[in-house]
Amino acid sequence: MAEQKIQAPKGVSEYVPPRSAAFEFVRESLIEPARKAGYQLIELPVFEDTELFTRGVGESTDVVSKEMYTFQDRGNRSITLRPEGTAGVMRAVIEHGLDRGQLPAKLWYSGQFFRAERPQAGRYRQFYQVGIEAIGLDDAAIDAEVIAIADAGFKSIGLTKYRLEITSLGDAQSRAAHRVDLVKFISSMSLDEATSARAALNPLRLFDDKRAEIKEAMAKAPLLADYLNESSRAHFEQVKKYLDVLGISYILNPRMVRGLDYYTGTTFEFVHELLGAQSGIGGGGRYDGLMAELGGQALSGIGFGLGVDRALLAAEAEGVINENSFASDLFIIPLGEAAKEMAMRIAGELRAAGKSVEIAFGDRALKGAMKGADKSGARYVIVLGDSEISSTTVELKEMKTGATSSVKIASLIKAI
RNA sequence: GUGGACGUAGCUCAGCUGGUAGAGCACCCGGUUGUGGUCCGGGAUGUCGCGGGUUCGAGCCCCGUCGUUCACCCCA
Repeated sequence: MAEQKIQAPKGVSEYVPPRSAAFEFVRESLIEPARKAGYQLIELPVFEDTELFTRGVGESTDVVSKEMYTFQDRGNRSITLRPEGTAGVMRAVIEHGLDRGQLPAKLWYSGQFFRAERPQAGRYRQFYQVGIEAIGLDDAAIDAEVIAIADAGFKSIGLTKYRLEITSLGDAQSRAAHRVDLVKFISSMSLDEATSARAALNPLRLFDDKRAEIKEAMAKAPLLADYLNESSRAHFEQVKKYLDVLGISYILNPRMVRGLDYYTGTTFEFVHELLGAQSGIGGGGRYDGLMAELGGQALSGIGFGLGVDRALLAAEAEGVINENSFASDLFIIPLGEAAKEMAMRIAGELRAAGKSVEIAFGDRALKGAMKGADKSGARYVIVLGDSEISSTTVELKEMKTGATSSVKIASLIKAI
């Protein structure tokens, strides 16, 4: 009697062949622009001291207050599965003194993150993000470069149907001034209990409400953009200028709301048009107070997190993923024991030379093995049997055209 | 956390007013000795998500549960 099947935990995203190849392509595409810009890998634990997030991300945020996977470990420490990447990076930067060298410290990461939300299209309890952080300098050019790197990643996947929204949340001073007026404005609205509770937590949230009547009411609400002090405003103007220079189009969204408390100044979001309710494929911004809050120097930083799962969904929605680009160069079909040994030797040599090579295992009949070669999508196929071994020559067949040519085994490397 | 829809072979799904399961694709074998994608023939495959209830009898009805999905909320 078979045991009960064990299923994956609720809401996790898993990638198995053939889709895993597309996932890998998307993830690598998102990372590559960061590498090219001199960002270096930082590999961090997926669990951290809970306090890192309550202090770093902010206790009032939904992410911290109701979406964290938190548990006691065997030493009674409170541990949390990371719900986002920036806080952990800052912790490691401080802990390893990366802020003591040349600034900015430029780092990239990639991995799983965890949020205990109700799953939905594009929203998972374990999901993948690629992110970068540039820490230690307040130069507006860095803001623009960070945005450009994210944009380059999406472009290299082949995405076109997305938009970049930007705004500035200003510095603490600007925000405080705006908040006073916004709270005053909101108090004049009549709101249901849940909504006013949300507004009490973070009044900016109401800018994001999807209900028509709230949208209408909020149309006249004071905008943070109008409260920026001179230095915040000047910084943001510079950022926009650099984006123009880079030819990156954006739209200003002074009503943008971000869910993490640490954002200040330049803030941005990439939104895809073909996705459902979860349409944000990436976002980020500057954070002035985070490092000091975590016990480090008072340095500013800026970074982003890009959703690999959602970028893949977006790529599939746009139909820009080409499955065949993940196939092997050569497929070898050995007939007989001697041929099998030779096939493995040849495969080893070609692989060492950078080619991707597969072998038909299991002593399949030729017809079945050819089918396997066809399914694999391999560009070329060769059949290895006694006559090929004695003549040291094989018929190299190009699967797509069916054309064959005689090639010395020793010259295969040049032929494929 | 709230609300709606769904859960039948590996995949996509059909299954009439309840009478003990089917299609297409995929997979395996073959269509005379060593070359795939088309065509033809044959074959394997399911505790109908799980548990309980109603019934002479349930894939079809009821309850629960797990999961998926869509929206809210939130965000990547």
